[in-house]
Amino acid sequence: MAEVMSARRLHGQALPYVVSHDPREPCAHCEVRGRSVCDAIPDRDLARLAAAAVTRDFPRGRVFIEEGQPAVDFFNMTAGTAKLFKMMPDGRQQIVGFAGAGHFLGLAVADNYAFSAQAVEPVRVCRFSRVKLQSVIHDFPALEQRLLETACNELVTAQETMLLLGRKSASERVASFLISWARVSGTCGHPRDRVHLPMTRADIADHLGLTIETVSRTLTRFRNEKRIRVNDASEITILDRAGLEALAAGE
Amino acid sequence: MAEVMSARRLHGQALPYVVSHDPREPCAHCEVRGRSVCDAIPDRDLARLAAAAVTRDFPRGRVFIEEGQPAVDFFNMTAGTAKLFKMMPDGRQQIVGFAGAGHFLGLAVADNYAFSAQAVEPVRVCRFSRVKLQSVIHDFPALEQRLLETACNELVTAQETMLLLGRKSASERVASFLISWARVSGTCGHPRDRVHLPMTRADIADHLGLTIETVSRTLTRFRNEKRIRVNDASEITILDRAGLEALAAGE
DNA sequence: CGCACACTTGAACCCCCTCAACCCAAGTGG
DNA sequence: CCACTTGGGTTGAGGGGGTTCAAGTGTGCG
Repeated sequence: MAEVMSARRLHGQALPYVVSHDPREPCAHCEVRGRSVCDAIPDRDLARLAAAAVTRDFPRGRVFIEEGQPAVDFFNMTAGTAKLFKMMPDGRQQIVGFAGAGHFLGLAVADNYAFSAQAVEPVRVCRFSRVKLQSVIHDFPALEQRLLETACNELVTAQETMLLLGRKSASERVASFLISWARVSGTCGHPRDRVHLPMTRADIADHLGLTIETVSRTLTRFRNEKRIRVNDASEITILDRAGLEALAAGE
Repeated sequence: MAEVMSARRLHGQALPYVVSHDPREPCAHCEVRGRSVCDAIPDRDLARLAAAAVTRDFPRGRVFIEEGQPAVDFFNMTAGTAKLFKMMPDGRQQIVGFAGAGHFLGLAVADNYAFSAQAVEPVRVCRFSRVKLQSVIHDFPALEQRLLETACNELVTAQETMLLLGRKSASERVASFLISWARVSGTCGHPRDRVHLPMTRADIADHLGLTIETVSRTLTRFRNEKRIRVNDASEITILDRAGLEALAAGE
């Protein structure tokens, strides 16, 4: 049933992946279902899930969740990368995380979003209305369990980020980021040595509690120390994984 | 059924609160049930919950959860205050949060604890074996829902802490901490102006990503600016709440 | 009393930030 | 085609907020 879809163009960039053309069974052929909370729903009930979902594409730069706004929708990322961030009145920004395909957004169960989300490369999401999804959750306790699991994993990540922001030096932060991003962006969680960085230096800085200049200088130092190779601004190769991991751990 | 228990002494400090003397119904008379996840269990099924729980007391300084150890137990705090922290090989420490009565510990669903917990004042907990509690969860979806809610709230707190650690100045951090601690430690969530600080300056520093000296200097400056009164080392009074709140928000 | 421990205060230092210049690639428009 | 702009990145020089190191001040407790 699934067919190869011609790459849909968004701001000159492609979203090259396979999707179903059958509007009756979008979830059944979803590429990221296996990595997302949706795999808690049994095959025969997928229509129920699909009925609550709408696909949406966002170009690079689009803010699709705004901190403080009423949380009327949940999102499941199916392609691309988004930054999740909080902002202070004077413009200071903290990126609390990057979200890739399979990531569930909107876990904050409160009435308003706790953070904003902006596409750093073209993003595709499944959008669920909150009330509809809650009725699905009600009927499938396994989904709730999966959400709890997800929330706990995010908590662990958040705690590691707090350690990074509170106690690590600039080079330890950048090393931690490279290792961790190589892991999460690698296929199926397997870390790769060639690492694509879709976000800008400013985004990395806003995630690590540093400035653009410090991130740039640190990457340059890593390059001089032969720990990494900088292929171009948005791709690096990890040459000394063990060294970076030790630095990241603070040993 | 409940009687006033003579204050039990732990390392010279009291745990002054009412508990049940009826060993058959500990949960039914639990003081903190209303503020904890346990209120998701209906009255008639409390015996089921009680059967999975054991009460434990820990003196000041006792580490009762160790990061990295197998997560065999969950804990529900019923009295006292604990610090939750991660440590680096060289001893650098980040306190990811403080837990008070009603706080559920062990949410990280992974096989090992993601952080350590240490009593900063005498602590009483309900300890649940993981397998027993999971069977209770299985039978009461409402409990799972409550845990998800809790996890989401902690996630929101964690994101605010990341903003603090990544982007706020020392005085903004201390102001944020005072305001936030006044809120969570106040009865029923109502902030009080007289704030008891059971943790040491070192703990505050390790929570805010600062040093003892900076915390001390900042409190002294707040005192000179008439924003707070320092009653003694472990109690301050907030004199200029609006000013501190504005500073905490970064305005 | 005297020791231990937590906290405070002072002075010097340093890591990272700030400010500024510059590079480079990709538009864009005449 | 070149001139110009724009956005992201790099590099350098100087300054500052917080740390480090050190000394001193309570304060509880044996």
